[in-house]
Amino acid sequence: MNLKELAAHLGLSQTTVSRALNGYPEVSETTRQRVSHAAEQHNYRPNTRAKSLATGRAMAVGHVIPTSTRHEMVNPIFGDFISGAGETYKQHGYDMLLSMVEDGDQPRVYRELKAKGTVDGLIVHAPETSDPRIGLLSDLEIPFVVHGRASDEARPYAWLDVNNTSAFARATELLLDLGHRRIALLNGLESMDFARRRRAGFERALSEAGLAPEPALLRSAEMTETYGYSSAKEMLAMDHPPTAFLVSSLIIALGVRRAAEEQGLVLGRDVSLITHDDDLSYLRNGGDVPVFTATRSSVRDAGRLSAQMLIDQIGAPASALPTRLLEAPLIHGRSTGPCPT
Amino acid sequence: MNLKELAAHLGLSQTTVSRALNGYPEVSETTRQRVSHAAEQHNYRPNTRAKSLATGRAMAVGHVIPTSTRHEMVNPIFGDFISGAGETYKQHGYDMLLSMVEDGDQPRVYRELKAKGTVDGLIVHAPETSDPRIGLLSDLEIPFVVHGRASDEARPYAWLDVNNTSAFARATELLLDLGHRRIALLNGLESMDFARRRRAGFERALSEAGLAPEPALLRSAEMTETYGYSSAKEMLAMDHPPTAFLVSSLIIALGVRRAAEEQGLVLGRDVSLITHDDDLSYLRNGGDVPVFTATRSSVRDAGRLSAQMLIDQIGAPASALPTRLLEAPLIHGRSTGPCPT
DNA sequence: GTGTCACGCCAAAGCGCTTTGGATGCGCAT
DNA sequence: ATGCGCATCCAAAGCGCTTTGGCGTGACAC
Repeated sequence: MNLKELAAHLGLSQTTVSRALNGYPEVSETTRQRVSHAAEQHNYRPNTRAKSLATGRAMAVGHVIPTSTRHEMVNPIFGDFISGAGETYKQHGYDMLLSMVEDGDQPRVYRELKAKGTVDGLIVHAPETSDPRIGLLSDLEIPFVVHGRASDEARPYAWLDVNNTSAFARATELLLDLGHRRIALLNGLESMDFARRRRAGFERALSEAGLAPEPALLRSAEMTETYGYSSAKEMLAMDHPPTAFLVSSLIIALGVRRAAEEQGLVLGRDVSLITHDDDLSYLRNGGDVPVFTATRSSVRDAGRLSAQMLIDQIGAPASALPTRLLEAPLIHGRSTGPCPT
Repeated sequence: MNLKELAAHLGLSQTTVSRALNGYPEVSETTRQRVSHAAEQHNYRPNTRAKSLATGRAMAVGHVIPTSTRHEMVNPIFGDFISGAGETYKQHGYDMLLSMVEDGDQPRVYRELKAKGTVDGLIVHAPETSDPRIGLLSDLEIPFVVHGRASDEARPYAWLDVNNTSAFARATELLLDLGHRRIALLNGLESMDFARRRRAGFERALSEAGLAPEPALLRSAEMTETYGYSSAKEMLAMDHPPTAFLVSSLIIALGVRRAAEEQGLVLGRDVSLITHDDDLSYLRNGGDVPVFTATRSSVRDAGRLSAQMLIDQIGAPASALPTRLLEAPLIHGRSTGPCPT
């Protein structure tokens, strides 16, 4: 059933039917009723492609997922972010388009999305400290929101980020307050902007306490369980092992816990651990009582909010570029305790 | 730059330009060269919406992600599956559309996708044993491929699945061969078809060995680390604790390992563990030497293949409904060993 | 009665592409 | 010269929708 048929069926013009369904005032209330009732009955939905061709709006937003060949890992965060964003899109009638793109292809793909007109806007995932995508998208004049930031980008752009610096500073301060002095940082890849910022927060808190970070206790890698395990194992075997760990993801934390328990160390007593917790639906940090002390920020919420920002921007392209900094509160769990003497 | 402009620029008709770019024979080789060169230079891409309006093909496939409110977990498998599917789509020029849909809304959403014509086909995720979506989609006559199966569905449909039954039977047999008699099964939610089949495989192997499953050693729940931990902890505290665990996901396995190590038990010596391993990119089962003995099947490959099946089917709708059963080989890791006496 | 206006509706153009059904011109055989 | 066929190209219709501009009608004021 398409508009033409529906109109014919009702003995009305396409114009009137279209207007009736889209809430224009030039149509009497009685006909509107009649039309929407018939539409309902025949399960009529305007064809999306025809509609967007006519209106010039795709009613779709794109998510470009980088799948670099060097670290061909799908960001575990991704599912939850998407799920949050999807909720928002649904409310506003937007579709969500996904493209898996290899790093080198990024410019080409963005240009294509623009030229083909498949999307009205984009979400940029996993920005690096210096990320060429942002400049490119600005040039292309297509609305976009970055999940995270790119510190080296000079031009303004829309972003939503967690305050990684302050979160990790606060976490570090807690450990310092508990008397810890040898604190290890197991960070994500430091080409990623968020990792850079977390390290900055960590170092700031240390230096404010008059301490310097110790290179042997700093690591940066893809955030896997094995990474957490082997790093912690090695560090705990050092002459002066760290008494506390600050790590960038719950998955790393699982590895650290394993290494600790393997040595018979009890978390929160013999060794302390704070992790960042993205509040992933399939990797909960315990139930009511969190297992790990953590800086927590729901990535699902981030998805919801980013999507909203993007939709707002698509609606009012001229308006100022929105930015949003979410705080990640420190959640006290059972993995932290005073430094053993 | 659109077709009209490009044609004007070249002093040709839209027809000729369109034909030149789409490889039709009615155009001389010289003009074809000229056209494609100009298209390249002006970075021309046909507008997707206009194209699909004209051709009637959306060049997009939809993935409908169920987000039931009862278990509002985003399937951790999802990212990798999508990433595999995305590769295939890219090769064939298809876009990938995602919809997060609450369970109750499923029928409505499918009807809408059909009526709005946004997609040419669908992938159905996470089928339950009795899943109404399949019948609905068959009725709607829209091509689709199910990732998994729905045992109760009588009508034929296209699917790709892992041979869960045989995988779990073989895993059980290995444990039996190693002398284990008290084997616990920590399964996923048994409304899910895959979980049902795994249990069937487990029970088949037991009964072939003349054993009956012991209810106290069977559990079924959302597959989280905590679930694995607490279940294992409780079971290991029993009078006659299990000597081996068979679990449905690596995440559960992590929990079991924690419970075991907490009790000072060494995996592969004091207690054995086999897990199903979806080979997720962010949750690797060790490196070259797998940590856990596992039935392994790459969910990313499953995505790749499902997508291919769907595209084939969209291309030849009349052809027989394809089905594909992937075997999940048993990978020997360090988590299994002879039953301690 | 006539003019004015708001109201409710419609015909037709247009979005950017594909595709049908010719048109045109040229070489070649007749 | 004439006719035919082939190779190239084009005009125009159509995909399903929105939107512009306009058209008839009845109410109301004068």
